[in-house]
Amino acid sequence: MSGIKEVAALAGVSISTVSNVLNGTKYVSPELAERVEKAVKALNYEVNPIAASMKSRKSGVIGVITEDLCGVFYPYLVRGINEVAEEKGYRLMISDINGKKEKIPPVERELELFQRLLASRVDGIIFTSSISGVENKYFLELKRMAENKYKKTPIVSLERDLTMIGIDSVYFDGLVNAQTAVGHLADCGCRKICHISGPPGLQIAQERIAGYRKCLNDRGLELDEESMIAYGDYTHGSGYRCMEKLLDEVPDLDGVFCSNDQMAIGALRVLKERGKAVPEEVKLIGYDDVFVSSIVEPPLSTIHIQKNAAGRKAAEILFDRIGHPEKRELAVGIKLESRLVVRRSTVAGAEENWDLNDW
Amino acid sequence: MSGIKEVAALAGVSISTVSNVLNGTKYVSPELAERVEKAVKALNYEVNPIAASMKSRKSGVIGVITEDLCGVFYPYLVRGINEVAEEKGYRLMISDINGKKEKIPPVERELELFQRLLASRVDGIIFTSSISGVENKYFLELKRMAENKYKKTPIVSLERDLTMIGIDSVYFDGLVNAQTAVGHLADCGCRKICHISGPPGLQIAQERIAGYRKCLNDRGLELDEESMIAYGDYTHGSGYRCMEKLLDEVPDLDGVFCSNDQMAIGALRVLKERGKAVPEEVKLIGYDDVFVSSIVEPPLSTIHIQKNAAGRKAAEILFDRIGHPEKRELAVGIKLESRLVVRRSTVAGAEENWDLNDW
DNA sequence: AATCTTTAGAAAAACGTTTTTCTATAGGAG
DNA sequence: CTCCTATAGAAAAACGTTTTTCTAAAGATT
Repeated sequence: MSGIKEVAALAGVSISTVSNVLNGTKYVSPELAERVEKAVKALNYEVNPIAASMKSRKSGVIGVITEDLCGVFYPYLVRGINEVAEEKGYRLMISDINGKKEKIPPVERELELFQRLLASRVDGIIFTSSISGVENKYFLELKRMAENKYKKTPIVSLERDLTMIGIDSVYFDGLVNAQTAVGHLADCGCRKICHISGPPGLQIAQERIAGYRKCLNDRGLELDEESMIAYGDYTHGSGYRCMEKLLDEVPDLDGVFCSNDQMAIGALRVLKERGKAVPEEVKLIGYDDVFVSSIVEPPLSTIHIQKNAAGRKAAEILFDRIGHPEKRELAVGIKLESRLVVRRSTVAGAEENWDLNDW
Repeated sequence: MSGIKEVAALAGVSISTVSNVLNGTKYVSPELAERVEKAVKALNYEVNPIAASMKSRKSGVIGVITEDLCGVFYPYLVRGINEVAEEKGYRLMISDINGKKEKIPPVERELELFQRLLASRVDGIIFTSSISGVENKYFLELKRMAENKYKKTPIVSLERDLTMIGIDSVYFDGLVNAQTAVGHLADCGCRKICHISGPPGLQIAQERIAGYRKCLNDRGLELDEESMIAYGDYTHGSGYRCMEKLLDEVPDLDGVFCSNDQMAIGALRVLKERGKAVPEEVKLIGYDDVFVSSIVEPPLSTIHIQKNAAGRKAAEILFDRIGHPEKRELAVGIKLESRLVVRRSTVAGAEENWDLNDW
C-alpha cells in the first residue's frame, strides 16, 4: 500500500500538491497535475478515507435511523436514501430501532442510536421512525445534540413533519390521504365506516384520524369515537385484534379504513374467519401500498406512498445542508403527493394491478 | 469537545496512561486508573473513533453485502449480524446489491461494493448473495483482495458454502431440505411432482434440484428433467411464469416444490387463476419460511430456515477471526438445521400457525 | 553490595491525510 | 530600477489517538 508520500515522491512534487490535485482544493498547473495523475495511476494509489477524515472532519458517511429494517415499508425509504448517497460518493451507516434482541423502549433506543451515529462522526443523519408519545422537546434535544456535540451535523426527519421546530422534514399529507381513502369507501356505498388507527400519541396516526373524522363529517356519516375507532400499533397482529374488537362492538359496520396496510391485512384475516365477504359485506382500505397488499386475497385497496422518492428527497436535502453549512436559515418541509390505489378489497371487479417484476 | 490531552492534564498523568486505562492495554495502578476515570467523567470525554482508527488500524465497523435489503429474506440475516455486532460494540456498514437505481450486472456490482467496503477499512466483511454463474475463481479473487489490499480483512460467506476454497461459511443443507420438502409432498400422496428452481448456475439452486431428484428417485417417482423442472430467478414474478409453463407442459402434475417461498407465492397465483384447488388438486411447498408465506391463502407449507441464527453465527465467526488473526488455519463451515413447516398448501386441515406478534 | 531484570509510567513517534503557513519567483506600479 | 503584490508550490503543522521507545525506581540475583 502506497500513500500520498510515495505519490508525491514519484511525481516529484510536495504532498500538498498531490492533495490539491486530488481534491481540487487549489489551482495546480497542468504539468504538475498531470505528473500527479500519472503517479497515482502507476502506484494504484487510493486515499485512506480514515486518515482523510482526521483533519478534514468529514467522514463521508451518513447515518440512517430506521424503524424496522425487516419490515415492508421503511427499507424502501432507506433504498431511496442509499441511491442518492451512492451518487454522491457517500456511504451509509444504517441503524435499526428494532434490530436488538432485548426489547428496549423505542425512545431510549433511538436516542442511543442517534448518539452512536454522532459519535461515529457521520456527516449527517436521516431519521425515520414511528415512535409514539414523544414531544417536540425530545426532537429539540436531538437537534441540539446534532448541532453541538463533536461538530455541526445536519439532520433530516423522514415521515414526521418537524419543520415547526426547525428540522428539515420530508413527509406525506396524512389528513388529505385519509380523506381520500375514507371518501373512496363512502363513494363505494359504505355508510358505517370504522377506523383502525395507529398509536394515538403518534403524529401520523393523528393526522389520519383527523382526515377520517373530517371526511365522515363532510359527508354527514355517523361517527362514534368510542366504538368506531380502534387503536393498534401498526403491526399485523394489532390489526387483527382491532378488527375483532370492532366487529364485536359495531356488528353492522360496512367499511374499515386502516392506518396502514399491515393492520389491514390482519383485519382481512378476521373478516375471512368470521365469514364476512370482502368487499361485498365489508369494504377495506389500507395505507402505504406495500407489496404484500397486492398479493393477499382479495388484493387491498390502499393509498400509494412514494417511498423511494421520499428517501431520495430527504437525502438530497441533507446533502444540500452538508454542502452549504452557511445558509442555515429556515427548515425546509417537503410534502409528497400520494394517490389512491383501487383493488378488490373495495371494488369487486377491480382490475389486478400487481407487477410481476416488482417483487 | 475535550480530547485525551485534557483528560491527561486533569488527571495529572500522561496521555499514554489515559489510553492504557481506557483500552486496558497495559497494567495501570488503581490510584492512577481511578484518577483517569474521574477525569473522563468530569470532562464527559469520549474517544474519537476516527482518530483511534488511525494508528490502531481498526475501524470498529464491519461490512455487510446483502442481495436485497427490501426483500423478505436477507434483512433477517442482516438483523442477526447486527445483533451480534451491537453486542461487540461494532457498527455495521450495509451494502445492498439491488440498491442502485441503474441496473448493473450483479457480479460487477458486488465486486464494486466489496472493494468499497475494503477501502472504507472495515474490520471484516460478511457477504450473502445469490448471484448466479460465478466460479470459485471469483470468490478466490475476493479472498485475495481482502487479504492483501490495505490490511488482512477476514470475510465470511453466508448462505453459500465456500469452505473448499478456504472461506469461512455459514449455510444450510439444501440437499437434505429439498428431500424433506419433496418427501412431504410424496407422503401427501403426490405422484407427479414438479420443481420450480432458481437459476441453474447457483449453488443453492443446484443443491435443491439434487435433493428433488434424489427424493423422486428413492421413491421411484417419475421425473422428466425437460418438462418437470422450470428455472426461475427467485422472484415472485418468475415463479408465476414458471408455474404457467409447468401447467402447460405437465397438465397432470399434482405437486410442486419451489426453490423459495416468493416463487411459490407467484405459482400459487397461477393455480388460483386456473382454478386448480390447492391442496386438493395440486399441493405446493416452498422454501425459506418468510413471513408472507403464513398470510397468503392458503398458507404455504415450507422449509423453515434459521435466518436470525445464521446471521448471528456468521458474525460470531467473523469476530472470532478479528480477535485472533494468528490462528488462521482451516476455514470453518457451519451447516444449520432446518425443519418442515406444514400448512394448508399441502394438508387441507393443517392448523394455522402464524404468529400474531411476528410481523 | 553490585549488577541485572522487571515494570509503571512518561515521552515521543507514528498513523496518512488536509490545511495552514511560508518562500521564492514573476509581474506590475511608481 | 526598486518596491510591492500576487501566486504556485513547498514546507510544516495539525488532526486525536495508539503504539513504541525510553527512563527511573524497585526488586531479584549472584
